[in-house]
Amino acid sequence: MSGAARGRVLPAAFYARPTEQVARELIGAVIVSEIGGQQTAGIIVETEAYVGPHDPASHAAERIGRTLRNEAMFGRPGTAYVYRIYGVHWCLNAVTDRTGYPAAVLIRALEPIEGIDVMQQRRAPVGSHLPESRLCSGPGKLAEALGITGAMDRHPLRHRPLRIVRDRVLADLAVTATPRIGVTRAIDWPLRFCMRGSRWTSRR
DNA sequence: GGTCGGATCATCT
DNA sequence: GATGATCCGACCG
Repeated sequence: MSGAARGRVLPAAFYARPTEQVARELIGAVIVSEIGGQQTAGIIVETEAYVGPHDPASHAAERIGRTLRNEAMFGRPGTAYVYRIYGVHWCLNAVTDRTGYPAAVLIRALEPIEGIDVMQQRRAPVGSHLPESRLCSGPGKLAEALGITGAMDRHPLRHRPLRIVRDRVLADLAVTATPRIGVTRAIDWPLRFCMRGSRWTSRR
């Protein structure tokens, strides 16, 4: 691993806590992907918490229950939940809380720090002529840039080829909380977390 | 700067 | 048959 993508791998115990807290503390952590033998990495600058069955915006909301799609949300904390949205894009979540209780953190945006040329190729045709600040500024975009597909569903985020590391904890003041993007229920719950002042988020 | 429609498909009614 | 935890290009101002 090169200099930028340094840090300790976050242990399962990090994820086995209240989802809102995990979402907040993932800001500033680094995702490292070696999918396809190519290393790409980025700093997490935007997340959203989907906190449990009582969260009507969650894929595992009470009215929906346990289904084939959301099965991974019931899995072990620290594993991936990857789903397809609008039949077009993949989105990456980190499963949180306790096994059997459906909750997860959607990774919404990254500041690219490594393998930017690879990201641009994967995001072609638009990727090559895109400002760097828009390369991973959305959940579908970052999944494509890192090479993430449904093959990563249920993958433990502590091992190759996809892991999350962190070398420092951001101060609470460095993180903002706002309503989540794109949801049609619980639209005012402040469960979207961003690195304060970041120019790499999906919205500024 | 903003808004709008199309892509595309698994899941659920 | 309708609905999305989205993205992009077209169009308007």
